[in-house]
Amino acid sequence: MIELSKAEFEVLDALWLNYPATASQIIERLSDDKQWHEKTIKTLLGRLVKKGALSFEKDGRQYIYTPCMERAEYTLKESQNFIERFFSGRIAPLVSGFAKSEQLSQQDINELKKVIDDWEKQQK
Amino acid sequence: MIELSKAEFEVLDALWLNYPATASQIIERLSDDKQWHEKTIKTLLGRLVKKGALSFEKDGRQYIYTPCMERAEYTLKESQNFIERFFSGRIAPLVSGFAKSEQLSQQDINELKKVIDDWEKQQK
DNA sequence: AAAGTTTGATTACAGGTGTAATCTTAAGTT
DNA sequence: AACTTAAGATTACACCTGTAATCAAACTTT
Repeated sequence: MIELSKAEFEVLDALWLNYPATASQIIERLSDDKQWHEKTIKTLLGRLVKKGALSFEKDGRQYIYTPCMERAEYTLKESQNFIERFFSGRIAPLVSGFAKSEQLSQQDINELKKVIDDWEKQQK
Repeated sequence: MIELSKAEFEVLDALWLNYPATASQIIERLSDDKQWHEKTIKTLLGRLVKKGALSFEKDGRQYIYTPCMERAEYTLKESQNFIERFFSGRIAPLVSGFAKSEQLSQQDINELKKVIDDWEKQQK
């Protein structure tokens, strides 16, 4: 699995919002939440390319970046990894931990029920 | 939140198995899964103490270590953090991702149902 | 054409991390 | 008491990360 740092992920996440995109578009998107210097973001883009998380095409002197994977694919792998490390690969203990500490809202419960429902339909 | 590295967490996790414990006991426990040098584990114990994740008492020339927090407490915080970063704080999308990629077993589903059930009872 | 601007490339640098080796010193052994 | 261990403390060192500044080249503007 490609290992991304926190900051690298946030840059990639800004690209996932809408791609392909240029560095300046990504910088623009990040400017709302982050106070990162433009240079910092460029560095992170370079590292993402080096790690194989992004590819780019040249357009004049600009690069037009595209993620090499989908967000869902990446977050799924990260989730598996996380759950493996902290909960021996089982997902229920994670949810259970949230429940016990009153971190679950009725909306969360409804959404979870729907996920279960859909899963069961899928199994026919 | 105390930030622990992967390796640090694994050492702490070995301590959580049964504590208080000495360095050599922890090293013994880790020897099954890891091929870490004894010195490496000692280094990690030192870093854990420095970060405030462990405390110790002296017993002759040995230290007897105790975690400064419970495993459930730590994993809950890590989970919140994880879910915040990747799923904007909502838990269902994580579970949904697993479901869509067929990572959920009937057992997982049953466990999740039980968590939901317990939660609902709790709300009376 | 010269000068300025903008883009990516290269360099910087401190603190964290994995992975130990070496040093000190107190405790155990003879 | 002298000698040997073994435990923790200190030091090492390369790679990763956050966070840019500087450099070089291409494009724009005058």
